[in-house]
Amino acid sequence: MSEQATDEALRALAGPRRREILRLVARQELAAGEIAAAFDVTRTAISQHLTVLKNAGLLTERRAGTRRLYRARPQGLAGLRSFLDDMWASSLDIARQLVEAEAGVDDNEQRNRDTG
Amino acid sequence: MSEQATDEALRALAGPRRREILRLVARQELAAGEIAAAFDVTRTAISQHLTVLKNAGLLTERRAGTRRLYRARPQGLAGLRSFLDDMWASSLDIARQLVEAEAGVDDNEQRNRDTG
DNA sequence: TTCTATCGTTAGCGTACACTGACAGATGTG
DNA sequence: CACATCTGTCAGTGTACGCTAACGATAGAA
Repeated sequence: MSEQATDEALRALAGPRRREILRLVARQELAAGEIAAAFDVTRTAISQHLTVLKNAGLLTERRAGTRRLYRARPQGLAGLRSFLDDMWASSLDIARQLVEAEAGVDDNEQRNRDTG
Repeated sequence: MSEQATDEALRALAGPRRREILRLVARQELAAGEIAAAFDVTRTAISQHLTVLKNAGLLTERRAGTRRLYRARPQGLAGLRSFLDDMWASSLDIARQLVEAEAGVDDNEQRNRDTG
């Protein structure tokens, strides 16, 4: 997954409303109007959110007559998962290294006391 | 992890510069000035980014003399991982259900043809 | 204390974002 | 065809965000 795709996906997920939309279509395939009915904002706002989520690869659009059905797209989340996993592993590494470094300092102090 | 914590973490990660900072301190513990030296923006901007990341629980601050050392905080990413995992599992479910539904429709059409 | 180094905070500016209202396109119905 | 339904797009407005410059605070050295 490219860096720009991760950026777009994270920017899309930064909005609480877009996360609620995504949660909604993660379990059911819903039409734009049905999604909009679940919120207190205008249909226009929801439509714009759906566009952002679609461009970020986080959901899929399927046309059925005049209606447009949306559902979450697992592949769009896969890139973010690996992004978080990498960061998580790295930060665990540095945490472990710092603990060992402190233990090493303690050992040196002990040795200094022994040899002093 | 609370909903607000997830919101703050995602908002913090939405900025590309903050992600770069996080990547930097994911492998080494660095001082604020050292982090700022890695970018072309003002030290002030970096300081503000560090505050945002710290409030989001994504990094830890440790004071050593006049310097402040920062490093990534794995626990801050854990909540996001579970958030993504839930969403991922759900969207896989709905995808599978839709495939089965289409197969069911095909079966019905076949049976209709058989019985018609 | 005075000086220096390191760093955070505040005020202000420009831009991007979320939202609304009005309009336009596309698909079924009588 | 005319009409209603479902939906996306455009222009405008208020707010939040990222950045800079100036200032203030803290810790160590002379």
